[in-house]
Amino acid sequence: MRDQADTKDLSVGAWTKRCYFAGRALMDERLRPFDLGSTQWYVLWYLVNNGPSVQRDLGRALELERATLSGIIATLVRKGLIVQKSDGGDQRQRLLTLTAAGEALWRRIPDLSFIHDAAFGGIDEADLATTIRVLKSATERLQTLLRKD
Amino acid sequence: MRDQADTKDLSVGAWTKRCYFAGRALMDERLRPFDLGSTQWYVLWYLVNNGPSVQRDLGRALELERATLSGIIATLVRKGLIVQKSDGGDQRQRLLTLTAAGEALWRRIPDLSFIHDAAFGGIDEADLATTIRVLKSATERLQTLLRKD
DNA sequence: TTCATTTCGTTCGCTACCATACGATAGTTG
DNA sequence: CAACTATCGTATGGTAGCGAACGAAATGAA
Repeated sequence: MRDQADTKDLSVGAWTKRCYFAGRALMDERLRPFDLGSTQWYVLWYLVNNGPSVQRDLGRALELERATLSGIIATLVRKGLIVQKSDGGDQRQRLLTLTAAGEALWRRIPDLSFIHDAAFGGIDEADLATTIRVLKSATERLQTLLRKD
Repeated sequence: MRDQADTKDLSVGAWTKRCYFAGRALMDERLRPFDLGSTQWYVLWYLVNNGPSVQRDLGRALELERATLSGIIATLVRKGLIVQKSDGGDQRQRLLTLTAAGEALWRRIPDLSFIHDAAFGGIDEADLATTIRVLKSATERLQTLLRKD
């Protein structure tokens, strides 16, 4: 909403979009040499920090739909970075595990926490707290609206 | 990043994502009976408020890449809601105009401004201002990083 | 005028995301 | 036990979004 559209009345919604996509784009930029997308990176990140996991937990943690996650996992499997094997337990679910190639790739990937620092690091603590509070309540209101309407 | 991932240290980035997707999902929910996506709605909204426009202006206003907008416009043309015709001026650009069907559809669509109101309406003005300021500076820092790195 | 550069839109190939429907397995209740 | 229900993952088909490459048209410089 730039140009002839009024820049002045950009809503918070517009800024959330900008902020989200800017962050994603920055991650994608950094990950491109490794042929990895930002969401793929999050999956690896989760497996590195939580060990072998089932798709259900991964989906809940990253807040992705089952169908979405299925596609992403298929991509990672195709790349040989993770494997799905069913352990002895629930036969519906498959355990996701990093392959040696996946672990090797992870070691080569730079730390992406600088993205968060770059975006919010130099901002006053009180401002940050306010922002989180506002976004949190906004999100919760929207999600309430979504659920029971 | 819920569940066994620590909920407590959810970053602003995580809330931005949630907030953005919650808003989009809510719009999509409302627009589904009309077989319209939220971004498609924004295109119609722009044309209603700005009259026949060229793709360039639309893209800048909605902050969409040319390639992205091309696809969206193709969809809307296929649905018969808008048409592309080249006026006498610059032969590279096409003028986008609502069809009668497009205008008729627009009249049937409910006002979606309530989404913004529901999300941010009841929040203290000072908080809102702070939030916008923080998100704005965060975005600008990220985009600066993206451009020259 | 000619040539180089820029701009506008399209096309292609890809990831991400969701809704829907489906099959298979688990759990529950009669 | 059988039948119902819930859950997990997959497959399909659609929109959204971007990068890269392209042709066409406009613009600027030699």
